[in-house]
Parts: sequence; C-alpha cells; structure tokens
Amino acid sequence: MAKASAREQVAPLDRREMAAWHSLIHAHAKVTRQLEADLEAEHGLTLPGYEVLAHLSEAPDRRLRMSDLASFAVLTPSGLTRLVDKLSAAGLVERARCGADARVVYAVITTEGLRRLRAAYPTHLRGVRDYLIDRLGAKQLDALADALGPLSADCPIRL
Amino acid sequence: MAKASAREQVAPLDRREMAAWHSLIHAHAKVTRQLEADLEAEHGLTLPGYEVLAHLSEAPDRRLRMSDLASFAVLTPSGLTRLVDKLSAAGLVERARCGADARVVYAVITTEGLRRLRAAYPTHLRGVRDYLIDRLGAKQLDALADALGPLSADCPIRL
DNA sequence: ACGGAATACTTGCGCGAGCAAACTTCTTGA
DNA sequence: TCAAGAAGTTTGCTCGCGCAAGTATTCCGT
Repeated sequence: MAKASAREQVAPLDRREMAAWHSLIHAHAKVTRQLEADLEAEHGLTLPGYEVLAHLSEAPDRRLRMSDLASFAVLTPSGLTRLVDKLSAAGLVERARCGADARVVYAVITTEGLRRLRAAYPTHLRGVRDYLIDRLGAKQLDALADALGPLSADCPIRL
Repeated sequence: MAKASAREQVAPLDRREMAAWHSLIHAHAKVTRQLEADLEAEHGLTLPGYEVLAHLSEAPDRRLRMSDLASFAVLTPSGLTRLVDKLSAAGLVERARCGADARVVYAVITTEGLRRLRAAYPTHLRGVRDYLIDRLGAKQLDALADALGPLSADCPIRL
C-alpha cells in the first residue's frame, strides 16, 4: 500500500460538494435563528428549551434521564444541567431521583411546563413549516431526511 | 377565504417532516462539532475562524468588507468584529480602511494567515469528507444542495 | 447646502454552553 | 469482599457571540 507522503496533494472539494456543505451550514443557521427568535419573542423560550419540553412531554411517564435528554436536545451533559436548572427555576421542569440507580437523575415536565409547551407549540410548528418544510417539495423533504438522518444515527431520535 | 379562528387546530408535523427537521439539527451539530474539534486540536482554529480565512483567501485582493464577510461566515456583524479582533491579534488578518467610503472596513488575510490556512486545509478537507460527503451518495449530495441551497440563497444570514 | 435618515462598523453587556475536573454511585475482577 | 474503574451528573472556568446602543460616515430630500 502506498503511504501518503507529507507533500501528497488531495483533490479539493468540487462545486457540488462545496454547495452541499455550505448549504447545510447556512440553511441550519437561518432556520434555527428565525425559529428561535419567534419562540423567544412570543413565549420566552429558547429553541433548546422548547425541545427539552417537547421531548419530555412525549416520553413515557413524562420523564427522561438527563443524559438521554442531552442527546435528544443536542447538548452536552453539562449544557443540559444548566438548561434544566433554568427550566426548573421557571417551574417548567422538576428533577427526580431514580430509585433503582442513585446516579441517574430524571427530568420531569410539570403541568405548568406542559401548559407553556402547548402555548408555544403553534409558534414552533408554524416556524418549521414557514422556514423549512413549505420551502421544500415532498421529494426534497424525503431526500433531506434520507441523506442527513444516517449522519446522526447514534443520536437516538424518537420518530 | 376561511379565516383561522384562535381555536382552530393545525395538523401536526408528520413523520417525514419531523425526520427532515430533526435530521437537519442533529446532522449539523454532529458534523460541525467534529470538524471544529479537529481544527482546534490540530491547528488551534475555530470553524468560523477557518471559514473567515478561507473566504478571504479566495476573495479578490484577498480582502472583503466586514459586513460581507459576516454573512459568508454566518455571523452577525458584531460577532465578526470580535472574531477579526482575535485573528488580527494572532497576526492572521489585518484591517484596512476603504478610501472610497470611510465607513467600510476591509479584512485582509496576511501572509501568515495564508500559511495557517494552508496548514489547516487538509484537516478541514478530510473532516468535510469523513463526516459528511463520504457518507452520502452522489445523488444525495445533489439533493442536499438542491434542497437546502435555496433556503439561504437570498441573503445568507441576515435576519 | 443642510439636517435627518440610512449605512457600516464597534462596544457594553449578558447569557448559553463546552471542557475538564470533581463527586457520587454502581460494577467488576481478583 | 474490596479496590479499581466505569457511568451519571454537577461545578468552575472560560469564551463565543447575539442584541441593543453608540459612533462615524454617507446619502437624500427640500
């Protein structure tokens, strides 16, 4: 096998590859920023905050382990700790210890949290539609999930 | 035309729509975090920092207006000011005033900046290939750029 | 030609969040 | 049984970066 020398040149990205990469970055930034601005303005929620509430509301027993919640919400464990601190201070979420394993902590959505989530839901829904889904055809939508889904395969998403 | 009442229910996102939305968030997070970790570890550059250098190196006269650079790099003007401050302190970029319009400032990449960029290029290239492009087929690559490109076509980032 | 609006950039401030290290609790191998 | 190590969470520290306000310059209507 030929070993790559330090001077060996690698082919640069071609136009299509560059376009795919840049469109991913820019589209993501644009969509999430608009969505977050709406949620913030209308309901005082951040996007990660909303997603935490949404995931909890759909989880069995309305609770999830901190570490699982972290990967759902695309946050590091420490990031999730702070976010749950904040949501907890706002009364939207509570912590509960696990009887079986004293290391794990559950985050549980409160009744008030469910209320806020339901109130914010239309805003989020409209945002996802306006900024993403309605700008794509059905084929493009499938292609998008098809292409990007496997990239985050090890981040379990309940679908 | 029926006017939507306050109580009118909107259909929730279906499975495909949810999948597209979540895959966008998770894939973006995964790819950019890995890429940034590599750049940071091997060359002490952040991803936005790398992209600023890359855009400058390809610009006519190796310079771009701050505001143009901001939208390329997916940053707000203020965010770009700090980033250019940092790159400037590291000697990778310089500021230059514009003779024709005293309001505009150009960011210009230095020789040292070009050196650092060239050194980091293989890392970035490999990252984009490993974490994104090589995991997609040619068709998926086109579909991705095709679907996401228009979302940010009009204005790259401005809200 | 002049004063108000628009444009380009920078600063004050604050917050979200990542990394590394510290605890705590559970597991496992000798 | 009892370390040693792994797993889950939290804390200390730090920094990137967005928003709003401030400054400097240019444009435009009258």
